[in-house]
Amino acid sequence: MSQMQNVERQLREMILGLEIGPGERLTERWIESRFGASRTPVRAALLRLETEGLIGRDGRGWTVAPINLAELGQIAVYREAVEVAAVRLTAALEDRGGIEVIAAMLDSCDAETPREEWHRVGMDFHIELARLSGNEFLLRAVRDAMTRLSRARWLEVRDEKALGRAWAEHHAILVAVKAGHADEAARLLSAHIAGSRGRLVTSLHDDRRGLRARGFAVVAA
Amino acid sequence: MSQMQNVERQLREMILGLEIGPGERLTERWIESRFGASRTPVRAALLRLETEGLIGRDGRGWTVAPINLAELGQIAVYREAVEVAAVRLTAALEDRGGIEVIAAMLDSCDAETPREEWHRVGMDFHIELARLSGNEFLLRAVRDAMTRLSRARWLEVRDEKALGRAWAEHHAILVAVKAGHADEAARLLSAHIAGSRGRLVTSLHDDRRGLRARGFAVVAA
DNA sequence: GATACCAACTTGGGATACCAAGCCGGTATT
DNA sequence: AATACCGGCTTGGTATCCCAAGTTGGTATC
Repeated sequence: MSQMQNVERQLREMILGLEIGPGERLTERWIESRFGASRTPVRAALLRLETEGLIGRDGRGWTVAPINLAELGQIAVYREAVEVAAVRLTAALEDRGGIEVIAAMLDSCDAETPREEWHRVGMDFHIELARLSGNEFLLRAVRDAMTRLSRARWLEVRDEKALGRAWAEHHAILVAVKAGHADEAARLLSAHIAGSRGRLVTSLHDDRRGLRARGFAVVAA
Repeated sequence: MSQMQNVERQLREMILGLEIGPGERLTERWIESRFGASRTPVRAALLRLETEGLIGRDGRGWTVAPINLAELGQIAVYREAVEVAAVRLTAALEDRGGIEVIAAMLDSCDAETPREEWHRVGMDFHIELARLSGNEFLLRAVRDAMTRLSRARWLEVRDEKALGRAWAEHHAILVAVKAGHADEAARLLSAHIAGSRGRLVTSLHDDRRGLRARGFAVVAA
């Protein structure tokens, strides 16, 4: 694999994995030495990550995007629009065979599953559901939204009850889609996203002091 | 302004203005000499334009994105999802003062207005309407969709009657939004987008022979 | 002690040199 | 004449160098 994609992938994982904290400064020279690449692939990676919203410019210089509570709310509205559209499309398709695969993915998580896996599957559920619609743009939009939400979801204080509720909602959505009940699927999905947004923003808002203590920049709503 | 943004802007305008045809090959060296910049800003511009979908990689090398009829249909579905969501948000806002500005923008076009201006205003209508929602992500999505549609709309064979109909629909949507009638605005906007998609795809499909004769790559649906 | 000023360093933007891979044309062989 | 092979050229990928601007730390002056 080329250095370019390598740097981009590794840097993205460090940011999404909070190994580099929200709000932290990045210098091209540091990345260069950290990954053993030269500045050209480093700059290519930075440009890409900028369009993903994971990093931004801080005057002269680069900064890891802070956790922005107002932005999280806006993303939820955006998600709802595109995910509901995707699920309505899917419910109207003849071939909805991919649903079983998604259900199996959900069921692969149990009490022994590590937190990371729950986190990843919780995002992939929405991405794969959007993929079934066959619309590349809706898929891209959902993937982009989930990427931007990823760090916040990682920081969210989630209890097992909330996680179980989320999984039940996921399953209910799949059942409705499989049955071709577009309106019900849309309603369930909207409620799921709205609930998710509420819990997410509330959790981070309540804990923003703790987050700042960890050196994470948090922009209030 | 920095060379980087300069090259990006000029190259984007050349592509959107069809000065460089869909499907045409691009070499970094040609861009370099054409704009008097070195390869560093050229590559930055190419990376950005790639994420906008205006150019793509062709194995080793860059290519201006072809006109893709299947993609146009998918974009229409995507547009409808985000634009309807935006207009529903706007209709529910207290402050809908920006509507008059948009209406004035529409009214600035008359029989003497050059085609370019109609083209630009026809896109800006949708972008500015989305901006009123206050949601950055919906705005970005609409802007992105309109950018990807721009060349196709430019190639579309539009008669004055169709243009007049589109303007009337634009005005009707504004009236509904201003009155706070979210459902009606959503219905009108959906119909407008669906009709627009139909005319666009039909027009390009019928004329694809002529487009290919002009050296434009056209991917059939 | 406070402050104004200056030098050295850091940093991103840009330019250029080099490399490996692939494409293309020509040539030699059958 | 057809084809297989080979060498040069083009191209994107990478590394490195230079530059202007901004920051910082120290020092001299009041």
